Amino acid sequence: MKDAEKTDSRPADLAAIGLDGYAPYLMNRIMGRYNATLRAEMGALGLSTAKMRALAILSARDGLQMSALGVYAVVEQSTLSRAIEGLETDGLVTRQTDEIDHRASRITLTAVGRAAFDRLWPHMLDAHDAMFAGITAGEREAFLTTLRQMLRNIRKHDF
Amino acid sequence: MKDAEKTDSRPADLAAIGLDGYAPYLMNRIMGRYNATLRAEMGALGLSTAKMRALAILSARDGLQMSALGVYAVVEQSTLSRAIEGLETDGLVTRQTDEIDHRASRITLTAVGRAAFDRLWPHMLDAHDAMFAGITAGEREAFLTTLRQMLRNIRKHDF
DNA sequence: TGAAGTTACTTGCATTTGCATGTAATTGCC
DNA sequence: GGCAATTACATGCAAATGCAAGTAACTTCA
Repeated sequence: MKDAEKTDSRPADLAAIGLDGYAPYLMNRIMGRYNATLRAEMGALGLSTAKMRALAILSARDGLQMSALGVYAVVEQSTLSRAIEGLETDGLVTRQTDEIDHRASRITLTAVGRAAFDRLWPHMLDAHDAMFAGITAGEREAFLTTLRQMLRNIRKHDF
Repeated sequence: MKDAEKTDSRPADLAAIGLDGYAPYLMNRIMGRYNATLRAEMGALGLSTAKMRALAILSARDGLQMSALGVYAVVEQSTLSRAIEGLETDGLVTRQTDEIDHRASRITLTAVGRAAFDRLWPHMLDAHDAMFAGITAGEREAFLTTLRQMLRNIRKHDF
């Protein structure tokens, strides 16, 4: 067995393991399609990727601060700041200064924002279901377990 | 059991399954960190995400056409066109008109481009290894198998 | 308590990106 | 053969993004 083929040594290059053997390549391709599909569908509603993600995260965890929302949504703070500004202008969220820490603001979905997410969610589910077609419940659970471990490995915050 | 908790019905919203139960959320967070880390390290070398990915794909599959390279690298055609233009200017790749189809060009790594990738690859490996820390060989293989199935599910091309 | 350091967010600015369109080459079809 | 449709890539332009710097509000600690 040649060095390049050993799984316990560092492969010499990408060719040694092949594109399909490199998880980040596969994940980028899958998420690239997922995000591009959603962006195309949401663009018609005037929602950028950052706005879409902010709505989605807030639908599950309302009242977050900008900094935490940025981590969850994987959006740079400056980008998120402008996205939230736009959502506030359009009446989808409200931004209230934190009672205790006056530097921070709490972002909250309005009824309009909630309705916007409710239109968005079926598209997200469709994209999800397309991805996981033909994958058994057991495989899905194992896959999620691995993903959660990976997130714990690479995240820089406690959430 | 409430409807929202059944795994075989469509969850009512993201809150019903939780962020950690929605694979695209986890994948976006993991790849967001992976890509941000590489971008920060490669920015010093004057490489954008698009350029970096083009080099990586070409290192494994040289002589691709722009269109195929764009699919593999998950980069829009127009973005890739400009990225390749820049790489050609810097002498990392060559662009030659296809002998048979004069509309297309074949992109090839130069020795300089190969050397650039060789400096890039250890960073990619480090990011990969950080992600998979503590995950067994068996889990990794199962994870890859699921990813390959997902890619087959969502891709629009035969590759 | 008050100056230095940190944190939360905003803003300026340059780069990157994506969409729409343009141009050239090829293919399909009558 | 020749015209319409398609494909491959380039480019104009506006929107989105990321980095760096700025401002305001805590925190820390001597």
